[in-house]
Amino acid sequence: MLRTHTCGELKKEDVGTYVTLCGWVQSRRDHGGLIFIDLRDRYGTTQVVFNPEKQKRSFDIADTARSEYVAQVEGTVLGRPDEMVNPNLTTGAIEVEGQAITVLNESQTPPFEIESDQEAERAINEERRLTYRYLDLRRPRVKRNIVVRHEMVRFIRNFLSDRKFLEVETPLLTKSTPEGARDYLVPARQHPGTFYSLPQSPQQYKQLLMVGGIDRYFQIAKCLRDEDSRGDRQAEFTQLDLEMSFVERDDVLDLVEEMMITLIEHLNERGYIKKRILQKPIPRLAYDDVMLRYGIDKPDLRFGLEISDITEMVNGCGFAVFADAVKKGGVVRALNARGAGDVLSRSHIDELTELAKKHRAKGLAYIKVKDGGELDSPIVKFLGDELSGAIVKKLGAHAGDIIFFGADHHLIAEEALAYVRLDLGRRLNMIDPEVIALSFTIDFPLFEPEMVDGHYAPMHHMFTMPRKEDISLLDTDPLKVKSWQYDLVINGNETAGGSIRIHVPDIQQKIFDLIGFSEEDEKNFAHMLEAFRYGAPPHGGMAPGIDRILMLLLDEPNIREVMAFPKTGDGSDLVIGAPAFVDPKQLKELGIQSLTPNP
RNA sequence: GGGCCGUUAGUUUAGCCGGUUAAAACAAUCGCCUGUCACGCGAUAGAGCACGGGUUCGAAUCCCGUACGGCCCGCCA
Repeated sequence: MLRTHTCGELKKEDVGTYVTLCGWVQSRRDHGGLIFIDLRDRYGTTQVVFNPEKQKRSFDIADTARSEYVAQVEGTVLGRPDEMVNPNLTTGAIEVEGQAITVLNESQTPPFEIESDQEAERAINEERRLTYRYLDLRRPRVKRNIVVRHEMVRFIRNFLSDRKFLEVETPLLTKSTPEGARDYLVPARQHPGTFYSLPQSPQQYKQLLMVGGIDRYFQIAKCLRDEDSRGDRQAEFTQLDLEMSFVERDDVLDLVEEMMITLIEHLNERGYIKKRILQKPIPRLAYDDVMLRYGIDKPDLRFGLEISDITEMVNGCGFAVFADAVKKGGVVRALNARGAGDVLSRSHIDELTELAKKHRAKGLAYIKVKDGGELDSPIVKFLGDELSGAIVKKLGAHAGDIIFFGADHHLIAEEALAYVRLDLGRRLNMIDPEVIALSFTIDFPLFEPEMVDGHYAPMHHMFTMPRKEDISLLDTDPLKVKSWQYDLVINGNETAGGSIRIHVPDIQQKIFDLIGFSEEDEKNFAHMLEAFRYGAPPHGGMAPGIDRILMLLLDEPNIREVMAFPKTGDGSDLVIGAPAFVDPKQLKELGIQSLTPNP
């Protein structure tokens, strides 16, 4: 071992001990006759002092050290006088007298400062950070995130192992399947013309594990989807994939609930995060209910601003926009932005209107309640005083409030008001950054409300089990069929999805038919139907997104911050320069015609 | 595939309704300093403004295109 201690562990009790430390030179403060070096490693920073009167040779070497040099230092731990204690350092009560120093490696001047107090205010250009990610990893922010990530994964492994789960690895080289995201393809050298695909999730394998009797399975699984990235989405990401046999929905939810709550408490106790769980137990909210109250299946419950339905009230009213929407079978919904009157200017309201229009709404009607209860609104004269008053009363609006309306097909009204609500929550400062709001959305419909190419589209995926009592509806009114799908929602983000799966071949076959599978498509899944014919147990599971949950727990603005080596928006790895052209020889072996960079 | 925003010393930024030597802080280099820990003091060097084209007497500043990065729509069962 090149060291006896780390740079983060020496305390007052270690005074007098002769230690050897290794680390990077964080800073060198040269006082002419005295040099201080802050030596940094993963665990912390320790001050080393070099005195020429005691060790001239060490002092001279320390004099040549520069930022990010790798050094090994030997010396005695000295206590610091009270007035010299640095309270900002865990090792601030001591320092090491540098009796010997070896430069293990020199360093060029780094392209950005690794650690400094200015870092808090300075956001280093992200392109540069990603190019030098190995240096970025030395910085406190990314380092912390990597540590917490490990702590989370370790907690999960222990939690599930303690509950009889087996961690099983499933193949990365697998088969492309229709539907879903675009696959990453890998040419199969031994079978020219054919391709493996990288898994979008271990879905099929984990179901086959259930058939195989591995009744509790989990995996920290890399998932790959060849789609454009977003702030909370990378092409390559990690899910906690888990599946259980002989369970019903609430068994899966109970498990995930206990895991999430104890995980958050664990990370809180260790001081890694500071979050207050809003509601325990985690509320399980029906899809229809959240769509009505929040307009979206992943509600942000950190604030209220719930949406009300006033369709019946405005049926046949004098305001044509509302009346027509109802007449066409649409809905009219409203939400009361408490206190918004004092905060939102006319131009803010215009911005909200633009937001609603972006989500397909035709406009955004509103009623502002002024002091004394007077109503300020372009639509009151059409609604009439009586109806306006009734609406204000129903919404519980008082002076200083603004009521916003959505009137359209329910899908449009819901979506538009959902985004207006989210924007208001932020604008009106209704979000406590320390609060974390978890909820399960349950009772999803089996199919999307709008058909795709004349076929039903699964809301979740094609292996989701319909409700038993709705199975007859598969033949008569499939859009009414509810399923055993469920999502975990955190602060308005979908962070896990799962379902009880189909284990009955006949039902699976029926679903294939409804989603418009061709014979060819079905052949691709024949192995699943075949497997189900050999005594598939009832089973279900869930797949929480590790990256996305971490991002929310750590208040990071994007998913890249919680990944060691993330890719840019267009899927490039700036550190190693992937993707890249390959040697034509490699292509030839794969039976692929040579592709030239720029013909 | 589309929309919006950005790109100025090593870094973070200023300058951007055109005007002659592109400014600052931090980092770096050198010198001085025995108690600093955002050390201090002094000095030095460092960019021609992402790239290409255009407008103009004159472009970091205006226009067009390209590249790269970010956010978003599409896409993401």
